[in-house]
Amino acid sequence: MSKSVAKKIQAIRGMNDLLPSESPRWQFFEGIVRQLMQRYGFAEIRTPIVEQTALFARSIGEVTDIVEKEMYTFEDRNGDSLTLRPEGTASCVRAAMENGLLYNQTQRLWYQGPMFRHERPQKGRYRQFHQVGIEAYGFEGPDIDAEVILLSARLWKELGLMEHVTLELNSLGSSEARAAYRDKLVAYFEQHRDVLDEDAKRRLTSNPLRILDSKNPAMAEMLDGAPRLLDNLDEPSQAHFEQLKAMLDAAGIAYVINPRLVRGLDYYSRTVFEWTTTALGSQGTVCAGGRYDGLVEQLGGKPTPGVGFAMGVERLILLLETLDLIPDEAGSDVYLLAMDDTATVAAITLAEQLRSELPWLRLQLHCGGGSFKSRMKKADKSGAAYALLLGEDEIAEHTVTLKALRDDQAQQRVPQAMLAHTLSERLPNTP
RNA sequence: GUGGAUGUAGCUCAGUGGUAGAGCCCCGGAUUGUGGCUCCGGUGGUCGUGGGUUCGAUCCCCAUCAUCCACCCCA
Repeated sequence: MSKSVAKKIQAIRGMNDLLPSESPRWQFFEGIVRQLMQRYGFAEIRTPIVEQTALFARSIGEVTDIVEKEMYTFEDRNGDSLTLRPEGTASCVRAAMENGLLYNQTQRLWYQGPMFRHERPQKGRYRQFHQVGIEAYGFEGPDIDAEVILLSARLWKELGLMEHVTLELNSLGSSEARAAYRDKLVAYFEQHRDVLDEDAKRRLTSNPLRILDSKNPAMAEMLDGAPRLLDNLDEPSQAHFEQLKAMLDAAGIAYVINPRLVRGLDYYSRTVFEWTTTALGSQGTVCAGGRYDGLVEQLGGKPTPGVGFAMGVERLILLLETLDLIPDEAGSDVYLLAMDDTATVAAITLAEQLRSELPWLRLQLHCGGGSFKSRMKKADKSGAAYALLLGEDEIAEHTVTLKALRDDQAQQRVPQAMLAHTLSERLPNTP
């Protein structure tokens, strides 16, 4: 009998088990989401978790942090470079193109699933995390931008989060206008090179717009004086943005214009937005998205406008937990127990009979033996509203003892033939 | 990737240079067929892991892993 010296195998850093105590929260959230998507006419799409590396490199942008240092990339057995998806949009566009969903038509799609980024884990930031996202293809005007934002707003309302989140809004303009603005911005930064920090200097050539996003207080004053993207929009983007704002105003959705809002992925154009909260510490972005009119073409398709967002499920559930907004539900309606082992067969038979008669019933059958007392304890722990007790006497007279566990109703012997009827009357969630 | 804090029972945490304790949980009993409250008893720890200092380390030192916080990044 030697002690095991094998090294304990642990889960990968930043990748978490979802335990039975937490899964009801996820199911609560996912249920509301699924319903909402249907109500807004979005259809679910599921794509593989692994894609060719080039898909992400080309769509997200070669010089973004995600592509530069956060992707889980590995070689397939045949030498192909594959990557665990770091986000959902690229896969979605690829799948839509590949299956002809973009040919001469519009699409409203949503997806849900795990994403992978090799970042330093922290609360609200994990290496495997989950997103729910939507993507709409083929819509040119700002109405779909509004629709997408309104869908997210309704989700916050239904979850009770509306007072805890803020909508930040910006427009990046067309890619041409952005390029022109970029030159202007670089020129401005060059004049203030002495104020730029290391990171900013590096980005001057790679991604100067991201410098605007910096929280370095030493650069705050200089950034305040920088030319503003919103003042340099092209005419059509300007109009698009104004119309979107008017639509949101009409719908009663409050927003804050944030001229520094740039987003970390290169494919965005025109509308960008973020829903943020102050209740989660430094991981405050709970949902983010925007328009990516050039992406489909960039990936080899016909020019097709797109808008979408992605939200972080872990962060939202964390937020709901923090604010105590998740209703707790009992696991079972009824706990059926044989009083001793001689009654087990009768208990199994009765349980199956009830499950056939009442398909909605959540019935847990006691397994694992033990004293009568311990069986009763298990019944109590199960959270069930009622215990059904089956012993020698009940079997002899074809009854079962029905005992309320959560209130003072007197217990009674019910004929087995009447049991389904009685339970239907007693349990509140009867259809 | 950078800086900092923490790691003792399933959970929340005490504790000491001489190899450990509480509460909760779990199991059993007080109650031959009645849970929850109370009382009694019990199981359970190579003190994150690996080195080092020491007669002796859970405690001191180093490394490593994990979690948390900030930066960074982003969902």
